[in-house]
Amino acid sequence: MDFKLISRHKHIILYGICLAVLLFLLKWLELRFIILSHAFEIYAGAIAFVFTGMGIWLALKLTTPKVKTIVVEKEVYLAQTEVFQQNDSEIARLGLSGRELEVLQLIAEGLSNQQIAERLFLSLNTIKTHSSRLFEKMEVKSRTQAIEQGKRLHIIA
Amino acid sequence: MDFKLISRHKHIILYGICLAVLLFLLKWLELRFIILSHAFEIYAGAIAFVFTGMGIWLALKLTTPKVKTIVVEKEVYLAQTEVFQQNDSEIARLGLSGRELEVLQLIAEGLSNQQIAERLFLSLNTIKTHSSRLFEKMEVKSRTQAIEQGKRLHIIA
DNA sequence: GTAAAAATCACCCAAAAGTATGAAGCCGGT
DNA sequence: ACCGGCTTCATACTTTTGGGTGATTTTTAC
Repeated sequence: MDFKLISRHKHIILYGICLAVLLFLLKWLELRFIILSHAFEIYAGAIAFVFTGMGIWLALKLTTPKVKTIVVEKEVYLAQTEVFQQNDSEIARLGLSGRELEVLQLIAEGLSNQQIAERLFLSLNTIKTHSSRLFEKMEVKSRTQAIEQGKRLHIIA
Repeated sequence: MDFKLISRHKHIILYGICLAVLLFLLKWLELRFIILSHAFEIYAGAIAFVFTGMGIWLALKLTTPKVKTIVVEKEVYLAQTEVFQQNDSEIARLGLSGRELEVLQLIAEGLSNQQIAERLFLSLNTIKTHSSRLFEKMEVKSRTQAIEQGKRLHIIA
């Protein structure tokens, strides 16, 4: 519908509105201070200033963030018999997403859904959705089973 | 990243259109009020265009690039200093009884209270009582916290 | 540009978990 | 015999969890 179209391109529309408002503002100023036509340099400077800002805004809005990978060495104590490195392949096999993994981690730390929601600045419902998908993918029925399974498959510490 | 920019060229095109509309409006206003010379509008438009580009260039060139940081934890394996035998003293300190310990064990295995009751041939209510006392003694509020605490204190595997 | 995946949030409902309180039987120690 | 701790169970109640469904938005991929 029209609403969807509007919401989808709200950035563009917003930008267009800004341009229009700016234009009329400039025109109004021009009409008001017609006497100051000799102060053309100031006017041009203002335009330059404003549009430079607009360009900056545009650039910041349109660029996608660069991905920077930081490798952090994490000290892990473990039993001599088994080595802890299985996780990545298992995570990929189960098709766990980043958020799901994050939620699993916090579940294993003993947090309730409400606490997880607060920690991640999300709504309770969102956490429920994530945990539901998590249980589906891990083929378990409860958070405690998820913990057990997660530790067994070495996808959490 | 270039790919992403190309995929969003529509924004830039729309921006161009906005500029054109802007100029058109200026022209219209000029015809309406017959105040300014053509040279000024063209000049202003050019300034706006050029400085928008400059703003983009500035933003891309001089700002610290937006960085999406992905932290990859690389495990560094260390020899385990202590062997798993701590449990007894901690159990004594917390004053956990046999049944409570048993229930904790089964909770950590991911069993529900109902399943634990069936496993131990007890009623669901009894398991609830045990788990409640367990949580009290361990100073936790949920089974997941009990698992976390239990593993941390080495009272369960 | 479109399609898929991921992430977000909402509402409803049922099951499980957890709290509070009371009570009964057992067992070891004084 | 009495006390205290352990175990067992019950009832009633509140909170949390989990399932199902649907929607929107953002991101990613092709």
